Order: sequence, then C-alpha cells, then structure tokens
Amino acid sequence: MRKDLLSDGLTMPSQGDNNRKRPSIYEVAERSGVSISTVSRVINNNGRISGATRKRVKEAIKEVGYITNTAAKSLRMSKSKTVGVIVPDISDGWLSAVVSALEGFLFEKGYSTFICNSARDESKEETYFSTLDAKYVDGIICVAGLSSFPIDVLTRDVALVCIDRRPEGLKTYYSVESDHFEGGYLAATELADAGCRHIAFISRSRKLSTNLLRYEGFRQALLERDMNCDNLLVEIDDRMPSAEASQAGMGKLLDSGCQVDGVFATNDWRALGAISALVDRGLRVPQDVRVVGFDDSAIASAMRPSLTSIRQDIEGIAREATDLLIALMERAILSGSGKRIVLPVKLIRRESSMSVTSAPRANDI
Amino acid sequence: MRKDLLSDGLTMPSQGDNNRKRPSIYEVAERSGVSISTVSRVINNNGRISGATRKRVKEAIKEVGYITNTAAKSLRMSKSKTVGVIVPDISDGWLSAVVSALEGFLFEKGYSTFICNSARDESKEETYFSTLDAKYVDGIICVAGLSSFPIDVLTRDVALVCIDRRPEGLKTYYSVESDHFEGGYLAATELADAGCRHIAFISRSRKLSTNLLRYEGFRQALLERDMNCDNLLVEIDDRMPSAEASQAGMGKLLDSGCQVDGVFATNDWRALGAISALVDRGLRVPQDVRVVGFDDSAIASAMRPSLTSIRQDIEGIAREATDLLIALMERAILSGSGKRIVLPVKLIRRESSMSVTSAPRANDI
DNA sequence: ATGAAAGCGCTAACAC
DNA sequence: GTGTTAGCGCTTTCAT
Repeated sequence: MRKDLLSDGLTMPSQGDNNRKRPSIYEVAERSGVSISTVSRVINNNGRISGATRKRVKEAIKEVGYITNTAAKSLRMSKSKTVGVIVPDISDGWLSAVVSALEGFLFEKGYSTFICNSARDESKEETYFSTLDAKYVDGIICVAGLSSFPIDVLTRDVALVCIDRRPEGLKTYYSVESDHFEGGYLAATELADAGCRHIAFISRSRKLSTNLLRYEGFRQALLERDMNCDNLLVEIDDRMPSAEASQAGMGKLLDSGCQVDGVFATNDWRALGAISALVDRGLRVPQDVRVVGFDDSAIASAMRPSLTSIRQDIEGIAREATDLLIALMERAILSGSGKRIVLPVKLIRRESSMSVTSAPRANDI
Repeated sequence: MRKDLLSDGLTMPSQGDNNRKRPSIYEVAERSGVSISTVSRVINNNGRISGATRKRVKEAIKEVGYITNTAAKSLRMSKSKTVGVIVPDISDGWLSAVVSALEGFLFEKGYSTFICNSARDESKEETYFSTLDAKYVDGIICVAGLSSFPIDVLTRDVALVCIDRRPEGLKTYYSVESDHFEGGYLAATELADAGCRHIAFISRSRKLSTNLLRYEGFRQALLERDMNCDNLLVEIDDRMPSAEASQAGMGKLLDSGCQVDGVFATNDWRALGAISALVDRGLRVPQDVRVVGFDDSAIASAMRPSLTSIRQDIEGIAREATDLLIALMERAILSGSGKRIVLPVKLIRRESSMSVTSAPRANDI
C-alpha cells in the first residue's frame, strides 16, 4: 500500500517552489473514488466499465492533470510505442527529408521516433543500437550507412527495417530502397542520347551499395552503346562537404587534361560542385558539358542552370518502411522471412542536360 | 523474492525462437554470487566495493550480456538522461545543422536526444511537449518556432532552453540566439556601400522574432543613409519550399515594374530563388543586382555566382545551448533567473555582392 | 463491473 | 564491504 496518498485529495500546488510530484493513477483513483485498476482500464479502454465511473474517472484525470508515466508503462509492458531511426548524417538534405517523412508517418500511427545521428561513426552507431535496445524501442529503422552491421549488440529481437542499406551478416532482413541501378542507367542514357561521349562519374565511396548500384546501371547503359568511361571515375573525399569535395575532384580531373562532355553525379550537391568546377574553367553547362544529378532535391530546380536529376520517391520509401516496421512490430508478419522492396525512380529533365537549341535564355554566341 | 531465476544460471539461448527475456541485475547477481545491490553499485560506481567482487560482477555482466533497463531506471530515479529537441522542420538545412550539433554535444555529455519534428504544427508541437514530459526527459531545447508557447502542458518543471525563439507568456526563460539585428545591419550596409539604392527585403513571416530583428537591422542601416525601401518588402508564402516561394515572390515584384538593384534575403535558399527570378528575366548578378543571403549554408559557397551571406555560429549556438541546459538540469544554476545569450554574426563576402570590376570570369559584354 | 495484489528492473536507505 | 527490502507507476490475472 502506498503511504503517501495526499490526505485532502488535491494536488496541492506547493507554494514556493514547484517540485510537486506529478500525479499518478493513485491520485486519480482516490479523487474519483475507484481503484487504480479501474483507472487503468479507463485509460486503456479495456475491460467493461460502467458509463458513470468512466465519466467520473475521466473528469478526475483532467482535474489532477494526470499524464501517463511511460517509464512505468514500458517497464510493465516491455514495450514503448517508440521506434529508433539511425541515420549517418541528420544534416544531409536527402537523409533529413527521409527522416522527416518517417517521423511523420510514425507519428500518425502513434509512435514516437528517436532520431539517432551516427555521424558516420561506427562506434557511435553501435552505442546507439545499444541505447535504443536499453530504451525498449519496439523497432529500428536504419537509413543508409555501411553494410557492416552491429546486430550482435541487440539483446532482444526488435523489428528492424533498412533503407538504402544492405546489412551483411544477416541471413534475412527487411529493406526498402530505390532502384539505384535503374537510376544510373537512366542518367547515362540521358547523357549519351544527348551526344555525350566522355562522361564522368562522380561519387563518394563505391563501397556503399547505393553508389555501386548506380555505377553499375551507368556502366551498363554505356556498354550497350560501346562506350567506356572508366578513366573518368571520380571518387571524392568524404570528409569534406559534398559540393566542395566534388568541385575539387572534378577540378582535378579537368586539370589533368581529360576531355569531359558529360557528368553524372550521385547526388545533386556533387553535381552542383562539379558545375562550379566547370564554370570556373570557362566551360558552359549544358552547351559544353551536360550534367545529371541524383535525388531531385530542392536545389535541382532552384539552381541555374536548373539540374536534370533522378528523383527518388521519398514519401514512398518512408511509407513502405513504416508499414513494414509496423507489421513487424505488431507481429502481423513473421520476422524471419525477410523482404526487399524496390521503388522506381524517375528522370526529371531540366536545363543541365538539354540540347543547346532547346535551352531557353541562351544568349551566349 | 523473484520466482523466475534461471535454475542453471545460464541465459539459455532458447533454440527455435529467440524471445528470451533480457537479463536483469538478478541474473548478474546470481551468476556472480552477490546481491543485486552490489551489482547496482558496481554498475553505477558508487559505494565501496572490493576489487575482487567488482571484477567478478563485471565478468558476469559481460557473460550474460546484461544491459541496463532504462525504463526501470527512469521510473526509479524520475529522470532519464534524455533531452528533447523540438524543431519546426527537421529537413530544413539550417535547422538540421543546429540539431546535428546539439545532438553531438549532448551525446558527448552522455545524454540521448529525442528529436521532435513539429512540422510547424502547433498541436503537434503541443503533443510533443506532452510526450516528452511523459517520457521523463530531463530537459527540452526548442529551436525556432512561434512565440506562443504551450508551457502549461508541462506537469513537471523541466529545464528549458530556447534557440532563436522568444516564448511569450514566460516571465523568465533561457535562450540563445544570433545577433539577428546586426546581421540585417551588415547585409544592408554591404549592399548600400556597393551602390545599391533599391534594396528588396525577402523573408517569411516577419512575425518570427528572428526575421523581425533582421528587418530592423536592415532598416536601421538604410535609415542612416536616408534610404527607404519599404516598398520593396517581399513576404513569401511559407507553404512552398523556400527557394520556389522566393522565386515567385521576387518575380512578382520585378514584374510589377519595381526597380531593384539589391536583394537581402533572410536565408540562402531564398536568395537563390531570388537570383533565379532575376536570371530568368535577363538580369545579371552581381552586375545588375547584388544579393546577400543569410546563414552561410553550404549552398552559398557552392552556387555560381557564389553568395555573400551572413554566417551564424551554429557550433557556438549549440554549445551555449547545451551548456545552459546541462547547468539547468544539474541544478548548477537556478531555473528562475532567466538569461539571454546573443552570439555575433559575420558577413562572408562572395561574388554576389562584389563590384563589377572585381568580379572574376565576367565575360559578358 | 470493480477491487486486491503481484511484479516489471532498478536504486537507496537501512541493516550488519 | 555487502545484503535485505521498500517502492517508483503501471498492467493484469484472479477474485468477488
């Protein structure tokens, strides 16, 4: 039995300082003259309760300002209505858009989202996995990141869904990703069809599954046209901001004397950086060099020349991932089978890849 | 007494399915032959414990794969080593940079961060305040957002720090912000000194304290030069992406026949949008119109022409805010006094505001 | 339809 | 230096 029930049944706003204890179901129970189990039933809407008591309890809840203590609830239930999202860089435009969409959908479903920024640091990622585990999250979504996977730190079997990541070492897993191969293929086709013959490929590490797939699609399209541009691969420094690193990498390639008339960059920022390098050397886009980016982020339509880009269906990805995760968490599907969902991509054509004649406002020459 | 202690002292990896219960301090205690309080003491490093037991307990922890249950700990301690960060739009470049920095600093200090995306929705923000409260977070950082403040939903007095937000209705509060007035002043000065006489001001709602302050600084600089540009204020639609909305707003202003030779936009994306509108109408930057943005985000240096911008000290802001919050949470300072920290800003000069003669690569005319 | 009581995993006061 | 025990707020049998 609790010894600390308030004698007068009031919350007693403790004049002076305001470290009043928050009201629990005990206060609600006392105030409405029922037992705590009844209060619990009212709150969670289960069991049969007479309309009268339900009403009284609800009033009492309002009056004392009751709010459920999720720590106690999680402890009792071994679950928390919370999911963790692990992401390598929360300040990256594309990633934060995905995270934002995920959070929105999960919120709709009544889940809170723990967003964890691994800062591309494996040990930090591992710490976060462990923290999420300790916090009893019901599920985890991993967005992008390395293929190595610290699955062994998990002590329970939590629901797990990956986006743009293929965890190695797991026999089965659930994942959602865009059709990166097709994206690379579309980009190369666009450039080749516009007449480009010397197409540079700019990416961060091709060890990431997404970049590798884009590269393979790109290469496939070129092979079909008997082209080979393997001497124009630029792998940029990942410790610099995308645009800056890309500008440096592209600059180096150009200064080394390579002939380039097309560029496919694996994101829009890298495309922008490449364009800066081109412009700084007196080359014009799209007249001298055509460029295609990836993601169709806000910058693609905002910049001048506007940027042709491969659009990924962010909303779709987030929707599929949350649906999958929720099904997993609610045991609607078995967690052993594994599944990979691949979403289509789409080329959005803009100025940067247009043929000269159709480019508007071209008042040069 | 617990009845469910494992009889053999092993975690028994339950062949077949893996819904083994996670080990608690009871399992650790049994395995190392001590009591649970000793285990607790070892874990939390308090009380005097012999080296031998400490060692044995630590081994047992490893062996059974113990991980502390934070729900139980929070319940017991009424705190969670967790803070909430509420932000209007996690996919906004500047905001996500701030959030990223906050998260990094808090992680260093051993705090987990709950990132809450209010999506500029007041009721969602309120829900999040309540959720954070229920989750026993030790502190909350609010980044940007409206001046109205749902403080009444909080049932405990949690530590609270605002960034770029001035909550009305609170007698005292702690806040950190850039010197927005100075930022506006610097921008206007830069443009006016370069010879601009008709300077447009582009912002989202001037109801936000940050925008209002920037505007006032801007206006002050103009007044000192006997200039008045109140006919060139553009307040853009906040339901569209920044760049797009700004492009539309700027386009409308230009098409209405107003003469414009300078633009101050309250962020870099809006500056970019404005430039697009200018370029699309055959105006050149900086030759015909000079432009200054705000934030010095990645895009400012990456775009062409590169963008002059007012740099805010993101790291500094995040550092001050976390220091303040931690002091508040650990009662190192009283939560009644209130404090506002203002950090300096800095103008970063680039091509978009340079005088024509000094602009490189100007091969027009 | 409602109440009593056990127990989730943990910390801390109190014993020895 | 270590063990015993109460209780944080909640859900959930098991009674009635």
